[in-house]
Amino acid sequence: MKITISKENYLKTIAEAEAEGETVISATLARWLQITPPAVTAGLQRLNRDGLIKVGKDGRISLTKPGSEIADRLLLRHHLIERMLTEMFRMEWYKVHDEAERLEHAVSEDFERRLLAVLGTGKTCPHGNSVRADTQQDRRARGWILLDEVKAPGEFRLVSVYERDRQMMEFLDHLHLCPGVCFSWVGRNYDETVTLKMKGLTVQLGASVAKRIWVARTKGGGPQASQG
Amino acid sequence: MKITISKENYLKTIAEAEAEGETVISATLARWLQITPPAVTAGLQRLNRDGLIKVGKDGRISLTKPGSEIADRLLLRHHLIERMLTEMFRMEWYKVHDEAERLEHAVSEDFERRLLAVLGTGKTCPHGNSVRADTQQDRRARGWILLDEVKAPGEFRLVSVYERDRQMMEFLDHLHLCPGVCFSWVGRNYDETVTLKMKGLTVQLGASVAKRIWVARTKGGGPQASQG
DNA sequence: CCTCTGAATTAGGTATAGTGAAGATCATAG
DNA sequence: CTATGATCTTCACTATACCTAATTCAGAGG
Repeated sequence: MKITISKENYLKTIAEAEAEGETVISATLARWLQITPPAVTAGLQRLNRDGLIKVGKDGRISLTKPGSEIADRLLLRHHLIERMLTEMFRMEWYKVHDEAERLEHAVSEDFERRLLAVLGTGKTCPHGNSVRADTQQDRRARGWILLDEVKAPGEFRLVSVYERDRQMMEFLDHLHLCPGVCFSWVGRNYDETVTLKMKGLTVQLGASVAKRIWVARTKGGGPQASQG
Repeated sequence: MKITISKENYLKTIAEAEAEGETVISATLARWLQITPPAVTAGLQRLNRDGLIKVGKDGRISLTKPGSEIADRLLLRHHLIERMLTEMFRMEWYKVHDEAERLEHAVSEDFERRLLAVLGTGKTCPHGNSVRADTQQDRRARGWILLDEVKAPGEFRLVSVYERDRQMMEFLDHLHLCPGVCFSWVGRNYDETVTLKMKGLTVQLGASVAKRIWVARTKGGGPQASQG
């Protein structure tokens, strides 16, 4: 059994899609990995042969214990490299994901331990995620909501951004909307945009982007203000 | 034209073998890359097709300008990653080569610039080489000689070690013979070993290893004491 | 001159990892 | 009950990158 970068990417993507609450079927992976369905069929066959995944008769894909160990290791390395790049090399927050995406496959156990020792486990990655890739549930449990779900005006902090869309991140960065920034939610408009105000700057943000940004209320309303 | 890790390794190895003064022919690459001659033939065909190498009618292989640019970039990245691992993560000197060997293929131009900015160009890598991979000539020009070439007793400093043999490096480390260490050369023995003395410790070192270690005289004799 | 050696290639085979085209399956909307 | 769309697979193909076995070729030594 030989692990390859391609296989590692399948395994990591299965874990990620699962954490995002997606139904993990062949078509999901084709979309996430940007490859054609026949390629996924063949890839899953190899992973299945190697005992890294299970495919239910409903087509649902899940990781076996060995498969999940590889995926977890990759997610950890991804997180650590992102933090190394921002904290030690001052790389812009919206660039580190792509860089980590390649480097994570080349990190040894030894280097991983040293990264962990130097960086610690306390901080989040530059997109707002903790060491273990956060699931939707993890985020809700912290009282975070999607920007698109906000119903009542108030003060918010941008706590996490969907990190797999470079263009979106660059778009947000141009608007000075980077993780950690505080703003006030003004209202929801007819065209499904939301209006945000931040130190003299007012922005209208489309729904497609607002659905991929997690915020935490800092003032005004309770954490329940989002429900309904 | 698509560059791959395999192709990058061919190009880097051509540059390295050249710097070590080897005759770069197909067989050399097979030996250095640890693959079979037919694999090299096929690989060189792909590199030739992509305009990255030239093959003389005598079989000598040389890099074109684009090929040499890729090789130089890899050598620089290799150097920088080795230094990052030792200087920023305190990884043992004999481990960093293998780690860099994988990571170098995943480093972007952007990350490379940041590595350069943080680490600077002054220092050598943990095996004693400067930013541009040193050729045999570069080392001789600095007055360095191979440990095997020493003829007269005196004090020396271990300045550079052949870094592509992990086992040899671990062997040397066990004898406390790491780059930078100082010792006195006592003599050459009948079995072609050399006897070294270093703070209460006396070592006999075989010729195969002594041929791969560069030293600089610190006391006793001139730089010419090596000639003969 | 012939043979042996080292170098290189050719031939044939494998595994990975993708593509496009076409067909099978299946739930559900009309 | 059929038609549509999504899903998945099969088929045929391509490219990379390795392998073994056998062959070719050139130069050196007997």
